[in-house]
Amino acid sequence: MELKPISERFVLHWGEMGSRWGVNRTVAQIHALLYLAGRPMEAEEITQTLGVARSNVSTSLKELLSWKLVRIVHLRGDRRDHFETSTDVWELFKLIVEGRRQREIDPTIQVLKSCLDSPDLEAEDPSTLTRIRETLDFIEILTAWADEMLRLKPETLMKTLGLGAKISQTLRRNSAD
Amino acid sequence: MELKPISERFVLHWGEMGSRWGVNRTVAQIHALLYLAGRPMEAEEITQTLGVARSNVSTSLKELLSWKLVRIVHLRGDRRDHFETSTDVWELFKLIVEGRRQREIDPTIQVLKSCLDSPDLEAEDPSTLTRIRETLDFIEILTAWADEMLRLKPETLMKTLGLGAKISQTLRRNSAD
DNA sequence: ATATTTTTTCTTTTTATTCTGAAATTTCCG
DNA sequence: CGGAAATTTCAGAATAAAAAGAAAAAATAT
Repeated sequence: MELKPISERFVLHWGEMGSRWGVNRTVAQIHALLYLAGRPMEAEEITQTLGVARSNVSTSLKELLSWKLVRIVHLRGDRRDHFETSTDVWELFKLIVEGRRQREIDPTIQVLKSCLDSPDLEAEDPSTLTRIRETLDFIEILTAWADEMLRLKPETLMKTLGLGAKISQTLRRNSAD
Repeated sequence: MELKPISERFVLHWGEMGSRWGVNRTVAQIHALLYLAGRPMEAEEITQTLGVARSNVSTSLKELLSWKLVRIVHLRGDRRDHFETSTDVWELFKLIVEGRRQREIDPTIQVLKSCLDSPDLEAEDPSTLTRIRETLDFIEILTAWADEMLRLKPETLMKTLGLGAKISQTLRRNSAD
């Protein structure tokens, strides 16, 4: 597939943004490509379209699969794996937040808890310990917020936050809970 | 200053987390150190404590200053710059979100707008353009949410989100708006 | 079963980032 | 003004991350 100018701009920019947020550029590009394509693509086609190594695509797809951002589908009469992602931005957002939470936030919470549950507690300045506790509290509260928000359907959330007027067709469309 | 075991664990972990979110490790470590210290420190002391090059500290502090996460203070009878950060987690969070918004979200919005305002529009698949538009809508709505949330004082936000019961001393303390 | 296609793994190369150390610059004190 | 202290800049070294390419493995067809 030959990328048209606007699609290319989108995909390349997404790759850049990925880098800035700690996501491998190729991983981000592949996801952007599948998102824009809106249809399953096989690895070789992705390889050609992005102009990267086949092995790189394989590795990156594995990562996207592990984050549940991409799934494998099969097309009739084609033995190759095809890959697709959701075109629902709200669903994608939820998956991304959930993934980062599991991979980064939860481990951080564990570290902070182990800090506050350490035998070396007396050695530390009490105000330091207070700040570590405040940090832990804050992160736990924040993840609780996030849980609440992600559970809501978008339009409920909009209303809750008093943004009713700004609700767009985009988010209004996909809602079932 | 010699880092005590728990502080060291915190600072090193914060550095790791920074890396995963696209923040230079030294930058994150310095911020963590100033946060735990809860007092102004001069660059040389930071250098010694973290065991990195003086120049690295200088560069990293400049970055933290540009993000408004750290400010310079002067101590009586000491001509050197001293650096301190807020110990208010909510305030820090707001500064971090605001910074990333300016540096990454706003430029992305510009790119998406320019995509949708391009002379090459006809060449693209209409469904692709729809998805780009949906992405733009989503990001704009999300930043509007974030603006709303960050404007609230923490306790109001808790109540709004129905998390009243979980509100902690941590966030209850610093509220004036 | 064997050959072919497809996918994955693994090592090497390349690229990008981070960090250092030396030199240059700035600040500010007597 | 000097001149010492403090800070910044910058070129190069070290490190880490990303990507490529070759080889192995797996899957599927004949």
